[in-house]
Amino acid sequence: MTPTLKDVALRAGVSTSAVSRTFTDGASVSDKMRKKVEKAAAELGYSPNFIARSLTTRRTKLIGLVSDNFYNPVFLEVFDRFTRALQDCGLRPLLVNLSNETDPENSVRMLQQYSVDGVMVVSSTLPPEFSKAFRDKNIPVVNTFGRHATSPDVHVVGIDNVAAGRMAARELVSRGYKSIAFLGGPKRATSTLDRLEGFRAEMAQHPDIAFTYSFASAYSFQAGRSEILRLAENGLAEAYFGGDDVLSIGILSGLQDLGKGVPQDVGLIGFNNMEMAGWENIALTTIHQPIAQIIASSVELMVAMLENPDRYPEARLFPCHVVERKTLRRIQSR
Amino acid sequence: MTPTLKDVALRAGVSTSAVSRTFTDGASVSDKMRKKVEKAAAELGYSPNFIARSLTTRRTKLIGLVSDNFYNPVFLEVFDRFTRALQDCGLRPLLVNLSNETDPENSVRMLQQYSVDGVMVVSSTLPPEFSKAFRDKNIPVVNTFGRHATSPDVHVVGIDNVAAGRMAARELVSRGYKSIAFLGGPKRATSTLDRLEGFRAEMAQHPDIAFTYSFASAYSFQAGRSEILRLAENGLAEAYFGGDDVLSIGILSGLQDLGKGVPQDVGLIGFNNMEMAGWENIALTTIHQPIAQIIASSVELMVAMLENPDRYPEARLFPCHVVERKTLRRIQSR
DNA sequence: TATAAGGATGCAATAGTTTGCAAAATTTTA
DNA sequence: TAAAATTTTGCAAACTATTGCATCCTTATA
Repeated sequence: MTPTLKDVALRAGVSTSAVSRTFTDGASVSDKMRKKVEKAAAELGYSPNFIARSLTTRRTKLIGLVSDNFYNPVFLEVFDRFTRALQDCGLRPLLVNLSNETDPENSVRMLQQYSVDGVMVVSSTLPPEFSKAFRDKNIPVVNTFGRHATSPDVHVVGIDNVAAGRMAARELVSRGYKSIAFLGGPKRATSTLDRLEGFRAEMAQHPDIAFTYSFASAYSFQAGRSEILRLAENGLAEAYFGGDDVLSIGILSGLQDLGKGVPQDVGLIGFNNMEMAGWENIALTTIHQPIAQIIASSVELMVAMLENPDRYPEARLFPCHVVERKTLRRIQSR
Repeated sequence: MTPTLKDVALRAGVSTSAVSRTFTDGASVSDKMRKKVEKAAAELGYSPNFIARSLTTRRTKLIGLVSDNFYNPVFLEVFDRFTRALQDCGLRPLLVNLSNETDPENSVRMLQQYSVDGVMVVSSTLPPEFSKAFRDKNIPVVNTFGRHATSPDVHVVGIDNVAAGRMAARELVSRGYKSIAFLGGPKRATSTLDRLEGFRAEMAQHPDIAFTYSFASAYSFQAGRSEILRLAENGLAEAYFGGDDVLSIGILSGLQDLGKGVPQDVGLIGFNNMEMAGWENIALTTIHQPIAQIIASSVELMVAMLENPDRYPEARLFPCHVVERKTLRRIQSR
């Protein structure tokens, strides 16, 4: 059906090696030969089969892109950027949806069966062991948005969630709020835990300010909304740090229902700076996570690892910054 | 490194054929042999290499998942459902981001090089020729959310956009609005065009009602917002049909800025029923597109086509329905 | 012009699997 | 128990490419 190397060789009247060589760059072929082969190839509409090629080169240029989160709006940007960046390097993303499965074994086996060149684990909730399972099978892996450990087993690129938590607390404190709360994402998520740690550490510096915390059941609108409604029963804090932007928009909606004005009555700062946060009818003050850089860096790191698989594991952490909109105000000191 | 068929055969003291056969179901192997082989395989941690297998079986179980839209929130659900459905059938999605490139040639070549078993073109904006390019190369293709033609060249599954446009118009008319406008997505999108056609056809039945239309530059918040602000300069209609939900939320935001209450001053109906439309602080009345069924059906169709590639092209269209929330009211007839 | 050096080419082995065919082993039938 | 029928097994040839090695052809050097 589709023409093969042999067909081209036959038509051009040359050996298959010659054809192969004109399609692998860096190989030694004369101009005359190249012309002849290219002509025949064009006539037949031939292009080399990557799958067959991979058998001998041991490179499929397939990269497993595995994630357990398909419902958070940031992932639109994440998938868009990842696919483009990989494509630009001649790599192809094989998408894996973990859905509920958190046992790495199946994913590892499956990706091994497809001989992927590497795997990008894209998740801020999966435990580090997940990524490690790939490394243990000698599959290059980078954990994007992963947890930064002091001595990492695998490459991690993302942000310092502890620092981010501290940044949020500092922002609220500097505004003059006297009662501040952390309303995080799910308790199991490593990102939640780390941000709480930083947040708490900063609050410890300010014993005069009331500090409480709680967790929503997911990084979702409804989870944020119902959690704030629940909290309201025992009185609200002056300002909240929401686990992420969707969660925070849920909080916003709950506060609205409670007749609380934002920022007049309650302050709110989100996380991620996803597109919706900038919508004029939301205008959420939030902390920006530099997704573009994180992904560019992840892919760059992957490419480097394909060159040298034994590269020493490193953590690449990018700084966040707060982007001010309209959900926080400055409290006058009495 | 990773064990191969040969390694297992050696360790089990049998031929490679025997090993191959115990890993392909339906093949003839005695129990004794199977036991022996499975033992050896388990000890070595062997599992068959799909890539090598595909060379002889001519089946990679790879499915190209190609889209030109990574920034619309519906696509979160779309990607989630697609990947899961494909995985459940033992198929693997190879993600292709068209970004700006609309020439099918490159995509066709690339997917051919990876010997994909089929491709799903997921887009409501790409012209039918795009999908056709795959069919012309004998690659099974289904165009999800594609344009329904009376005599389709390729399988299409989605909705009848003309009918959906009519449905929107009918809803607004039945509410008693006397001046109605269509504020669609980009003019090039086939979905926009078809919905306009239906909308206009319905409005033609009601010459007493004022009807206007215009297009936003994209299916996005800002596009909707700026378009409604522009339109306001020459006076607004009583009710709008927004190209999709994000676009409509942009319209909502614009109207808010203009000091117009929704639904008191202006009515609005969106399209898609994406998650955000249901958020309490948005509460957008909209038309639901049955994404779950569309995707399940697309994958089912793909699987059927892998069995029988010469299947006659069909269009599978699912009915939409309006879901009422809070952006439309009933006008009292004087 | 003869020789050395280097580039271009083809042969054949290889990558990891499946599969048609024939031989061997087992089971069924008489 | 022997012959026939059936199942199981292994050999070897695919599938589509790459690549080390040896050979052949050019071009450069003296």
